[in-house]
Amino acid sequence: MVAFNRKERDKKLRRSDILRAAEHVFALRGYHKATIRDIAREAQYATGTVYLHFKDKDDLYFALFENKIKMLLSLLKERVEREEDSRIKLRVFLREALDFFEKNKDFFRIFVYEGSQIYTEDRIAGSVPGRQFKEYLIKLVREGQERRIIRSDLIPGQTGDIFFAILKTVVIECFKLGKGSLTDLSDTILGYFVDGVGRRR
Amino acid sequence: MVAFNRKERDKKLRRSDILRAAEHVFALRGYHKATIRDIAREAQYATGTVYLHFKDKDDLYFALFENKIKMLLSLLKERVEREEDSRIKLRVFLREALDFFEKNKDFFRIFVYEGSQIYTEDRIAGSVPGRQFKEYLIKLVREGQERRIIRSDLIPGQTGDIFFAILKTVVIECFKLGKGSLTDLSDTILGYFVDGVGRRR
DNA sequence: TCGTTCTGTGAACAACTGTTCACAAATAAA
DNA sequence: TTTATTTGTGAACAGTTGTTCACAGAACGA
Repeated sequence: MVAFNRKERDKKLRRSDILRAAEHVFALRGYHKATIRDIAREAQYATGTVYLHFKDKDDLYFALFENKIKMLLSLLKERVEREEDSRIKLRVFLREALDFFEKNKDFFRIFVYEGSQIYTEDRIAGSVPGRQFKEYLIKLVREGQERRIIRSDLIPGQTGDIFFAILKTVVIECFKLGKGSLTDLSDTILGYFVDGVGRRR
Repeated sequence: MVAFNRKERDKKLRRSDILRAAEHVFALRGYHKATIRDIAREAQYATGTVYLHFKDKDDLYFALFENKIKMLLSLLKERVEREEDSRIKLRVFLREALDFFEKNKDFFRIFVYEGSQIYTEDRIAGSVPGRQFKEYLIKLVREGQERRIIRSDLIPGQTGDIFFAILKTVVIECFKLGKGSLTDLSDTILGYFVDGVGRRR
């Protein structure tokens, strides 16, 4: 195949072409079964071209991760910080995150199914956006505690993890059932997180 | 190396030798990076021997999974069914599960870090023990609802998933921090699950 | 003890895939 | 138009690893 005119697509665009293709292929096959060949073909480039834009397979993978987490985080911060009430902050966080995952199903698959793989784990959690994400969760929990929304005997890190775990669990289930919109799940999640499953006393 | 006398170890024992070794190596390196050679060496057999007991790498991997889940499930059922009170059933479930994970750290690593991998997921969830495990969770939730411990507006499948997600999250965190005993975490988990993070009203 | 059967061995095979690189095409400069 | 530079190409390379199989040793029955 011959490289046709792509002058209108500058370097950044080509890079994001490949990232988009990678997102799709990684989501479909998983990290190990996804081949550079697959990704290149999906992006309509030759195999070698990928290596003009990314150092190696790992570099591509983690670039994808960091990119998306950075996007999600900045989006969340922007929307959530508009609110004052802690309870509403949590709800807005959920709404925006759900919306983001709905628009980025492929990434969500990668994030959930692969994001906790042994060798991946530390690199993701240890990356700058990964840490920032976790820090932000902790900050929200702390705020909730100060404003008397969240019990003050809870460890913020743990509580943040559980918040996100519930979010992930509900989204996974929803995707499995093939249900459409995630948007209206925020109250369900808040219910589990804030009120628990017990009956009111 | 020459095969020395192993007449005292019958076929089942040899099979479980390999399973034990596999558990360790899979936990250490993850499914893809674990090689049959590694596993055979760990079990003190030659490479080919593994294939006398398991069809292929996948077969070995899923045999390991099913084995352990079956063990955990029968253990849980035995202990939990002794109790009458739904609240106590949940606590006993947690205690036993935590104890099991503490004694089977390697398996827990595989279960959590690799168990949700794309190609693994369906096969685990779809396996007989996998389905039975999920069914049992659902049964517990339903019972909790009948006994007025758990809100009746919640979907049992979803609620069961969240119960287990919270359990996993707390155990992961505990392992990361390198803390010792998991046993006393059951109340923490019950707190998150039953009462939620909100303040009492 | 001898022969038959079962089991373990590990070198060899085959397939796969990340990565490179000599070459070609496209673009920009002259 | 001609030359230089940048970018894309995909066949070839190299390393890895799941799997097989011809052989050898152990176990067992007679």
